[in-house]
Amino acid sequence: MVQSESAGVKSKVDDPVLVERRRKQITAASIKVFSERGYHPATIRDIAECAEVSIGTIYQYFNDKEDLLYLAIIEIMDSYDAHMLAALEMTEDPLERFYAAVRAFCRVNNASVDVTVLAYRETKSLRKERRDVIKQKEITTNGYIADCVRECISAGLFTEIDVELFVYQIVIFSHAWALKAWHFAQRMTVDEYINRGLNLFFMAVLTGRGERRLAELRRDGRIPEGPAVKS
Amino acid sequence: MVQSESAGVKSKVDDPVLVERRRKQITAASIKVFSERGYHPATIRDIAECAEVSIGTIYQYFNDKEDLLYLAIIEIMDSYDAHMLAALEMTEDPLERFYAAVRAFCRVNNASVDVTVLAYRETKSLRKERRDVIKQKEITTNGYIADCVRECISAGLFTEIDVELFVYQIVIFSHAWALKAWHFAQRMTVDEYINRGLNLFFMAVLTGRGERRLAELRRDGRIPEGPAVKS
Amino acid sequence: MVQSESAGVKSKVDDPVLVERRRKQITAASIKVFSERGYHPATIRDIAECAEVSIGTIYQYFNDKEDLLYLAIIEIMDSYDAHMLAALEMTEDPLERFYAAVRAFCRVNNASVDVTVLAYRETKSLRKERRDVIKQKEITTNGYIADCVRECISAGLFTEIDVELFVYQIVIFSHAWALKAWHFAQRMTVDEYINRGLNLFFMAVLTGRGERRLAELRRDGRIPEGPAVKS
Amino acid sequence: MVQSESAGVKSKVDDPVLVERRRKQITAASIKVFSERGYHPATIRDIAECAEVSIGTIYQYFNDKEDLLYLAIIEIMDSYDAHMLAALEMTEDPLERFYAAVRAFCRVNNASVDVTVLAYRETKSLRKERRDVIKQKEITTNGYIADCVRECISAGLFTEIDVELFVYQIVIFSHAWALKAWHFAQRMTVDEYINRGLNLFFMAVLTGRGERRLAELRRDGRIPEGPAVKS
DNA sequence: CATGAATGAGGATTCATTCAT
DNA sequence: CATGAATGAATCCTCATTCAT
Repeated sequence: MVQSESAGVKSKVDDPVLVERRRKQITAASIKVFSERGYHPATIRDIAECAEVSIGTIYQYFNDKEDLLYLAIIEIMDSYDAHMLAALEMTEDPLERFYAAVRAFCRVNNASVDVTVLAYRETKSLRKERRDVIKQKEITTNGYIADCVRECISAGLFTEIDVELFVYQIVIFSHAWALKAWHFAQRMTVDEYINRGLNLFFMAVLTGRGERRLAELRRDGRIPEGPAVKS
Repeated sequence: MVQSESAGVKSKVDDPVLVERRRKQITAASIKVFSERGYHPATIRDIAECAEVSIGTIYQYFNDKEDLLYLAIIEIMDSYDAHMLAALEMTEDPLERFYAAVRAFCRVNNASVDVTVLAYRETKSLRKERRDVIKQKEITTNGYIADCVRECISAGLFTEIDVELFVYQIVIFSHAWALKAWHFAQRMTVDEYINRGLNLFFMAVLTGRGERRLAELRRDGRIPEGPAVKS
Repeated sequence: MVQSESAGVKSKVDDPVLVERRRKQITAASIKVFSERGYHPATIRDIAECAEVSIGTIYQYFNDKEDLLYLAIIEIMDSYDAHMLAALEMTEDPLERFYAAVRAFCRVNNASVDVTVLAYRETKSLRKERRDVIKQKEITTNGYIADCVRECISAGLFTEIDVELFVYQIVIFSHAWALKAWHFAQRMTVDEYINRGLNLFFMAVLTGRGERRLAELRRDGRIPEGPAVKS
Repeated sequence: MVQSESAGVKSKVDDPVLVERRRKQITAASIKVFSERGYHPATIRDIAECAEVSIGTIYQYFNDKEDLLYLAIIEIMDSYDAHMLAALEMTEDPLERFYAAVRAFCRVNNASVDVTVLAYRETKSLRKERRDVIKQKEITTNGYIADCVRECISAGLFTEIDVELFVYQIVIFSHAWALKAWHFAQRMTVDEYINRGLNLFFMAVLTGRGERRLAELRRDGRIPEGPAVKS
């Protein structure tokens, strides 16, 4: 009866191509509906309509509502991961890579605030085992930033800071854009947010060499100017 | 028929003393149950049992389930506010007040991680009008930190930084302890977290005078030593 | 414990004067509230508020919600009965008494349409035994009209008609004003309704002598003119 | 999501044949249960059991309990309407048609006294908009009788009476059989009731020609003999 | 494979009634 | 006697899930 599975979610349908296609379609709908209404208030019927499939079809590819949430969050995390990886491939320069990673993360959060908030709010609705999978993904993504930071330290651009905590501060700074969108969005754009925010972090961590490198990158337009300080 | 109300939640019971007492009792149970199980999965029966009252009694003091969540979150926010105010009264020194505010905030988040997360996750489950009340409370509380920061700048201890964003970074740093408790709690204590985290912020914003003042306060044991830098 | 009763409704209170007063007060409220909202949708709380007593007090004088309805309907029937009796006392003339009885009945129905409808709708909500008491009251009241009709026949004013059915037709004609108030009220006044309606009945039952007597009474203004016939 | 509707009641099910069948089945059960227990005391579970479907199924075809009542009353009114139309098709003779209409109406009321009373009692439980639809149906049905009466007048069988009021008296006379069934049913049959009752109306409205026509119809057995007059 | 009708357990909410003060 | 807070059974309605077609 149970014939296929991915990420631990079993499907009643054999054909892997079909499974792939249907799951993508339904997961996209799940993300949309859960983001708009929240996990518990959203109904399977909502998702079926949004995905333009029948309720029965959903149960051919997912076992229960939690599966929908699980694959939705997985999808979100993977997409964020992919965005960061893509951004990091653009350059070899450590400082620029650090900047690119942070910007990619903020921007993807910005592109779909509701979706980011969904992952934040509803991960707790998953059973522990799956919550741990999600956490692991988060750690992996955070690792990209940690790598950048360590590269910057190795290159003598950052002081010998507390990497672990610094990375989390960066991560949370990025999430905050989405979590507090109601506050920020009407005061500035994401890019402004990034520049103003990173400015503070740079002040904290840049070495003299780091400062000079930043100045160069800014002069070349590879990193935007920091904002005029406001009090 | 409706005879009493507070924060816009009407009660069917007259006696304000009783209303106060019952509401406190039931709100405490709401906070507990909602924190543990989440707003939607929690049932009124759960809360009634936790509060050791009947279901009917809950509906004497609250109109519906959303009222329970609303007063629960109000209570949480007010308690956080009170903690910060209390901490700020302990000293006049700007830098020490800044430190005290941040520490109070982190500690209260730490004391009840689930509760903090509840406020984060479920504010969205309130109707817009009430969500706005909560946001206003958040802004008020953040204002205390902003005041501290501005005092520090006036006193020449902090550079002329971007107050608005800096405050949010501090706030989010504090919340992060709760939001990412699964990560941090097994690696360090709150106080360690505070010291290690603030160290970064201090590096970013302290003037020369600020650094000297911090050194004094550390020497006097009024602010703990910063952590040895780890990479 | 149970110390007093009337119409089979027991009271927990001794003092008969007080019982009388409270019952009158609460029954008046019951009639009002039940008329407006219907028996089932109305709540004891509604009635307590309307009567300006506490819920507890109601239960001192009534055993349950059905008691309230029962005494309310009794009160309504008795009031209707009294109105008819009063009207009948005004004259000795058989035809005039017949007219007076019908008019009194229609007018009292008109004065409180909702209340009449209440008795109609909700008598079925009483248990059989009590329903029978109400029916008995109805029969008594109808008896007044039957007496008038028989007087008119004896006096040679009405033909030897089917009294039983004729009386019911008159009764129903009277009730109809209330039951179909939504239709009639915007087309005519009660008095018009009475005149137009009785005209038909008179045509059916008056003897030659009856017609002459009616003409006299109309001339003397003791019975209004019949309406001009409309098609 | 909402895919089908009739009379303003939406269904969650698509297939119109199925909707038709299920609605008929559930409405029949509603009529039965509401008639026996009354609208408010009846529970959805009662109706589900009576209709031999699950509670959930009821909510696939109806939105709430009021929908059940609404369609039940519509069904009743339509059935009465159909019965009258069928009776009217049997003959062309105006007087016979008048008689047939009244008899059909009384008989259908007799066939289901509880149901007639249900429509009377519970129409008020519908929201105004729907109450108006029911009233409109009532007016339509009454129109059939009005037409008969006008035909009789045109044919010189009835005097130039007050049609509007006369029709209502006929209608109410018909309803009265059901409303006062507790009184009449043990004293006579419906057909007796009709004959005795109409006799009075005939006395009121027949012209000389009308009387002769009635005599003919009675002689031919097309209208039963009037009852011997009792006092 | 796809569908969507059927199911019924579960949850929020109401309100008649009681009883301690 | 009067009060009204407390109670919890009872009810409406929802929605995840199943399964026959």
